[in-house]
Amino acid sequence: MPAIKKVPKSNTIIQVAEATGLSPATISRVLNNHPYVKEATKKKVLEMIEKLGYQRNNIASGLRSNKTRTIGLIVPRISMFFHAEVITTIQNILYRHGYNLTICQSNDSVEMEKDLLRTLQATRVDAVVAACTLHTTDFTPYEQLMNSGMPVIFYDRVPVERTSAIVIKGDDLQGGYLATSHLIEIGCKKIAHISGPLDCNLYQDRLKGFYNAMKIGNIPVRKEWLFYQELTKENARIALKKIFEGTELPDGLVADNDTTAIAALKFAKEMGLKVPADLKIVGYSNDPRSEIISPSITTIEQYPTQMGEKIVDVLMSLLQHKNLNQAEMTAPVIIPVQLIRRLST
Amino acid sequence: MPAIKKVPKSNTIIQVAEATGLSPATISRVLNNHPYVKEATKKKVLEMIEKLGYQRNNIASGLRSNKTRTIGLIVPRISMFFHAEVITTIQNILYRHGYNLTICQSNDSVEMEKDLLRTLQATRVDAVVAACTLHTTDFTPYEQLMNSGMPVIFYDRVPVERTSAIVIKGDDLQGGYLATSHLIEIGCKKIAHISGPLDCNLYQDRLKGFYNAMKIGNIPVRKEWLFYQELTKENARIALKKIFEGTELPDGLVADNDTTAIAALKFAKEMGLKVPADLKIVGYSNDPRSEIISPSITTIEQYPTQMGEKIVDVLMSLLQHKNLNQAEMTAPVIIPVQLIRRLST
DNA sequence: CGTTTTTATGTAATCGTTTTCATTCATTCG
DNA sequence: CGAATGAATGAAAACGATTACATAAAAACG
Repeated sequence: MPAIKKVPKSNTIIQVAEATGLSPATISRVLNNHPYVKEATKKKVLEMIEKLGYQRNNIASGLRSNKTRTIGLIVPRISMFFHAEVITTIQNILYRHGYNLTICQSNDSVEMEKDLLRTLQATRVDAVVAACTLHTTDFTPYEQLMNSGMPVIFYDRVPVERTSAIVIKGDDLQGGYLATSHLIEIGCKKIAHISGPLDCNLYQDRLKGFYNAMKIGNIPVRKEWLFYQELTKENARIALKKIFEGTELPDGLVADNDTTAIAALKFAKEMGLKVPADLKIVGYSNDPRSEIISPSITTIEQYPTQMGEKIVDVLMSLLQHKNLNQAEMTAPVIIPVQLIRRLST
Repeated sequence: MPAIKKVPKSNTIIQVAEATGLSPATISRVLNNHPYVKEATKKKVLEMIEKLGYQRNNIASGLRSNKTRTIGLIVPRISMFFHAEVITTIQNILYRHGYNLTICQSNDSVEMEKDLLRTLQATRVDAVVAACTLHTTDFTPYEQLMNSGMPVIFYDRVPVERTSAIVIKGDDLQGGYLATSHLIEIGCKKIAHISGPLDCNLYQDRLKGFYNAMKIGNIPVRKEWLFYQELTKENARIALKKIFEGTELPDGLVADNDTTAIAALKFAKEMGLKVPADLKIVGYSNDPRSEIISPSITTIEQYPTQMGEKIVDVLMSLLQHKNLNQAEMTAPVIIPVQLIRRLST
């Protein structure tokens, strides 16, 4: 025997209106805290809402008011520690402001990123926050979105040379500098550097910082110890192998993320080198793993929480007075970084 | 001088209709791949859409069709490795099916969880996927949602004794058993166990598995070596301290997550114990950190990817034939687990 | 007290789709 | 060939809120 289909006709503002003997408009006003509604009616309405278990339909509301109170977020992958932290912060603060977050992962695919932007536009989110893919060089999809009036905030991985975009990023220049000059200070003379692909602002800046430090320290940069690659464990091993094939070995390594630093540490151990005695290693991001491995790895802290807070800050002021032209906020916000010294150096 | 406000009137189906000399209905049909539309018109419409840069308004569409093609996900925190993996899998597969995902974090707060459920209902997501908080014992918020007709799938942390809910979970009973019996097999006689709070099905089951193994191995369970607590680093240290205050020390430890196992490993080292010689440790979840620490930690793999795939599987079949009563899918889906042996045992 | 202002509510248009129903045109068939 | 079927489109009514405008009631004011 088929179960009786309970069709719980989702109730609407109109049901509430009828039940209270008021008009839908008044109900809506109560829902939106409109000032012109008598305290008594407000109470009556709220009670009835409670009683009927009425739940506002955000879709209908969004259609009419053109506000979804939802922010779209694009991120390469949520499993990266740094991004996970940023997201968590953003979400928790947005929640307090009554906003929702739709989190999308691009998997570092430019194609998918483009697609996600389309979807977010179709979904009419109130704004988009994005950390680009490693390979995003063509920003026209973002520009189209912005031209259609959508506020867009870039963070961490941001467009290079796009002055009109709102940008919140870490101080990668300083980060690269700190990591390198730290190695120099503690006596390294032969420093290798595994960088990410130079399409991405992060690695451009960190590399610049590296060069700055090397110059100041008066240490020559050896091209054969310089790598530009996606910073995976596997790629790290390949680079390390190449380095170890040479006649001379470096005494310091700047790795542009902790995954690479960890892989390097392992590899060095396998080759019978002592870290830090024979080789000193600096990573980047302060991934939890970098603290746990032994020896623990010196790395650059990026303060993701602070970045998340700043993002919501800017976001909210953007949403409050939309009249304020997006292009006016032209100076990128830079979040400071810090070197965390551990046992690998 | 204020910049000229470009008001890019977001174009609609009606603009496309006018531009092509067709009716809005036909445009809509093209958009939805309705069979009754001539190939030629379809082409014409698609070209015009391209030309105008028209982008469907999902809000309006959702209001009329009562389908948002968005799934709501509630998760304690996305930074937990296991959940991050599950989410990533779900999102990538859903994307292929043309669905969006709204990810919400409860921060393990029952209050927030309740709130999020309300919001997801208001947002009219097509379904909800949830891993409960550690302390969710009252499921009425979920039940209300389900009664309103919303499909709900629980995973990992699921309601206990709620036969009518759709449940997808790991084999925690087996996991607890495997961890414990492994210690017994390799010679442990005195086994401690740091469990999570028993409100949560996960720890109930793992504990049961623990007891089963102890019984079969004919090893007495010592209450003073049994802890039920939120599985943080700090709590782990407190428990360990208590254990080490005793006259006798265990030779094996079953930790219900890797964070606890890692903390225990550190603590043991500090106390001058050798792992695994003096103390053997098993963790749970196969967190990346467990492989990296030395000695690497034996742990239980939960196959989050597989779980994610299964979740979408069930979800899709649920959304396809909604007539199929949710209550009919009564048997929980159990994802197998596996012991990963490493150097800590 | 009549007039103006402010507060409180109602009426009805509106947001941009989808979808039912009707209509037209072409095709098939007895 | 007329009727019946089916394919292709259009007209218009939804969906459930918000909000501009209108109106009524209450308060303020000279």
